[in-house]
Amino acid sequence: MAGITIKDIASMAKVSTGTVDRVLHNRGGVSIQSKTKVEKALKKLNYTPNLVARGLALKDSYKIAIILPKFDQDEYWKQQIIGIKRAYKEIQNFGFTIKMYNYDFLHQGSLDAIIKRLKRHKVHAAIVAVESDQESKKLFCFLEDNHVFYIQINAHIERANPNFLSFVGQDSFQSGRLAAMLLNYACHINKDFAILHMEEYLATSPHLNKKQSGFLTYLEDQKLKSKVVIKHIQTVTQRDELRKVLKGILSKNKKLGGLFISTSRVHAVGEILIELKRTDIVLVGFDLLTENIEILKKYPKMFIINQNASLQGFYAMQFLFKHLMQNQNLEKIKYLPLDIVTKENLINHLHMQQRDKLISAKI
Amino acid sequence: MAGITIKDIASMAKVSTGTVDRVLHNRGGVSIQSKTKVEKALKKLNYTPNLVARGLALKDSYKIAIILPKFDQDEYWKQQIIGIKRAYKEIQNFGFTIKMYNYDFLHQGSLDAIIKRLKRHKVHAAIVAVESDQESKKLFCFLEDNHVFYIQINAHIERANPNFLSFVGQDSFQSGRLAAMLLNYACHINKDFAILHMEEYLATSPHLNKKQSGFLTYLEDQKLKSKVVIKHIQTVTQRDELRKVLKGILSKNKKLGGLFISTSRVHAVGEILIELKRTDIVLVGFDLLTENIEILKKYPKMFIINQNASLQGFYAMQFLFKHLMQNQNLEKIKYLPLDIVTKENLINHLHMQQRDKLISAKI
DNA sequence: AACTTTATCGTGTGCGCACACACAATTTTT
DNA sequence: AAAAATTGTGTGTGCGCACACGATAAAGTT
Repeated sequence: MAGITIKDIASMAKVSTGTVDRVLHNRGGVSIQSKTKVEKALKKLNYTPNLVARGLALKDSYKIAIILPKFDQDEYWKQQIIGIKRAYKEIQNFGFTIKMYNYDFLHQGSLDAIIKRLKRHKVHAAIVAVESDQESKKLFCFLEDNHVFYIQINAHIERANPNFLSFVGQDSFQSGRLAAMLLNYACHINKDFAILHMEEYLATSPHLNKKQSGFLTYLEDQKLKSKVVIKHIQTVTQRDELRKVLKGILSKNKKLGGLFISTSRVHAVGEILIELKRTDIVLVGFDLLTENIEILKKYPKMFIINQNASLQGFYAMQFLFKHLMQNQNLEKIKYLPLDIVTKENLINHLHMQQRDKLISAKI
Repeated sequence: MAGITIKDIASMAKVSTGTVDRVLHNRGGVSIQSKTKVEKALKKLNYTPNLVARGLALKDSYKIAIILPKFDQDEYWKQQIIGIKRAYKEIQNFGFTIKMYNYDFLHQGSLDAIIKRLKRHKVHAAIVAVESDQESKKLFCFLEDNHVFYIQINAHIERANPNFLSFVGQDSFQSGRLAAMLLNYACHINKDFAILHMEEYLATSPHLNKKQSGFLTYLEDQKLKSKVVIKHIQTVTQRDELRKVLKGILSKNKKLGGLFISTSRVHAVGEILIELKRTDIVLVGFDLLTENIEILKKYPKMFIINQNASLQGFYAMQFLFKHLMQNQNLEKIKYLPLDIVTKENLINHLHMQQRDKLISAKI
C-alpha cells in the first residue's frame, strides 16, 4: 500500500522523476501526453507522498504567522500558545516555522503595524484571533490579497474569503445548554437560577450572549418554569462589590438553586458563597484555572466546563499542517469537546494539563 | 534553538559525523576523549535529532507487533484498532511497520502459536492485550528474552520486567466513583441504587470489581446511607431474562433512584425501562456504542461514561514512538480521560468518532 | 623487521523528495 | 537559412541521519 515513490511513478509512466514532480506540483512545462501518462500511474499505484522526505526537502519553507492579542498574563491566551507550540513541536521538522505577532487589544492602529510586519516577512499561512471590528477587516483583506491561508480561532467572523480555511473554537451555545442541564440535574428542589456574566471587557460579550441563550433554550425545551436572574458584572476584581450583588440575588430569590457563571471567574463566587454559608447553591463555571481547581476541591457541588484552550491552538496548527502538507479538506467549523470536570474526575484532567506544561517548558 | 545537526556537533567537537553518530547510539569504538568532547557539544548546543531525517534514513526498521484477542465483531476491540491505525498513520513514514497478531480468547495454546510467529518475524516492540493467566506468562517471558519492549493495554498485569514500558488503560475504580457521583447528583429523592454487571465472560470481572468498589467507596465517603443491590447477568442477549431481573429489582426496592450498568449493555436496560414506563430511574453506563447513542437520545436521564477505546490504542502507539524514537521517559501508567456524555453534549463526541472512522477507512 | 590485530575515526551512500540547472527538441524570429 | 526564444525532459544536489566500509595509527605477534 505505502512505499510507492515518485521513482515508481516515473518508471511506470516512462518519464523522469523530474517530470513526475512537475505534474505533482503543477509547475507546467509538461506535454499533455506525459501529463496523462503520469496521472494514470499516480492513480493506478495510489501514490501518496512520503511526508518525512518532503519535510526534509522543504526545510523551513512554510512560514506561519500567529496573530494574537497581547495578553501575556491571561491564562487563557497562555494556553492557546501552549497548544500551538505543542503542535508545532510535532511538525517543526516538516519544514514549518512559526512567528508570533501580538497586537494591543485596546490600542487603535496596532493591527496596522502587524500588517506592515507581515508584508515584510512573506508568510504562507496564519492563525488569527481577532474580534469583529473595523480593524480586523483590513487584516483579512491583506491576507486575501497576498494569498495567505488562515485559520480563525476564538472568534468566528463570517466572511466570504477564499483563503479562510476553518474556524476552531468553542461552541458557546452548546456550553450554555450543557450548563443548564447540569444545574437541572443537580438541583433537586429549588429550580430557579441566576446567570452571572463577569467580564470587564464588553468585547467578549458575543460569547456570553450565546452561552446565555443556550442556557435559556435548554430550560424552555425542558419546559421548566424556572425564574432566571441575569447580571453583568464588570468590576471583576472587587470582591466587596461581588459580595453585595450575590447577597442581593440570594435575598430576593428564595428558590434559587444554582448559579451559572459564564466566564472563568467562578472561583470568586465560590469563595464568597462559602463565607456566606450558602454552599447549598450549585455552581457551574468555565475553565480549569488554578483558582478554579482550588475551589472545585473545596466546594460541595460544583461543575467546571472545561474548554481546554490549549486544544484550540493545537487543532489550529494541526489543521494548517493537514491543509498545507496533505491537501486534506478541512471542516469549516471545528468545535472543541466540552469536558465536564468535577471533584471526582478532576485528576484525569490535571494529568493532561501537566503534560501540556511539561511540553511547553521544553520548547 | 532547533536546527542543530550532527554536523554542528561534529565541527564543535572537532570529530567526524560518524563519531558523533557512534556516541549518540552507543555503538562503541570511540575513545574517551572524543566521547566527552562530543557529549559536551551535545549538551552545549542542546541537540535534538531531526526525527524527519531519522525516519527517512531508517526506512522500515521498527517492526511493531500488535497482539490482541480475536474479536472481529466486538466494537470495543474494533476501536482499539482504529486508534492504533490512527497513530500508525501519523508515524508510518518514520520507519515503522505494524503487524497484527490475533489469538483466540478461548482456545488454549493459541498464544503459543503467536509466539512462534513472533520468533520468525523479529519484532522490536509490541502492544499487548492479554488477561492475567498462565498462557500470558509465556508470552511475557518470550518478550523479555528477546529484548522486545512492550506496552500493555486493557489489562494491567504487574510484572517486574525491564522491557515493560507502560500500561495504557482505563481507571476502573475512578469510573465507578464517577458513576456514583453522577447518580448522587441526579437522583433527588430516592437514593438507593443497583449495580448490574452484564457480561458473559467472567474473564473481565477484575474490571467490573474495580468499578464496583469505586462506586461503593464514593457512597461511603459521602456518608450516604444508600442501599445498593448488586446483580451479575451472564445471559446478556436474552431480553426476557433481563426484563425479569429488572422487574424483580424494581418491585423489591421502592426507593430505587438509579441503575449503574458496569458494561456497555446499558441500552438493553434503557429499552426495557421505557417499556415498563419507569424512566424515572436514572441510568449510568459505559461506551458510546451505536445502540447506546440511540437510547441516550431517547431516555430522559442517562449518562454514558465514555472510555474512548480508540484513545487507548492511540496512546499505546504514541508511547512506543516516544520511547523508540525520542528516548522519552514514559509514565508507567497512563489512564484515559473519563468523558461524561449526555444528550446535550453528545454531538461533540460524535464528531470525534466520525473523524476516527474516516481516518481508519482511509488506511 | 615484517606482519597481524585492534582501537579509533573519516568518508561515502542512500532514504524520498523538491528544486535548480543542463541540455535537447522544437518553434519562432531575424 | 541561421539565430534566438521557447518548450519538454533528464540529471544532479542537498535536506539530516544511519550505517557500511575503508583508512589510519598504535599496539601486539612472529
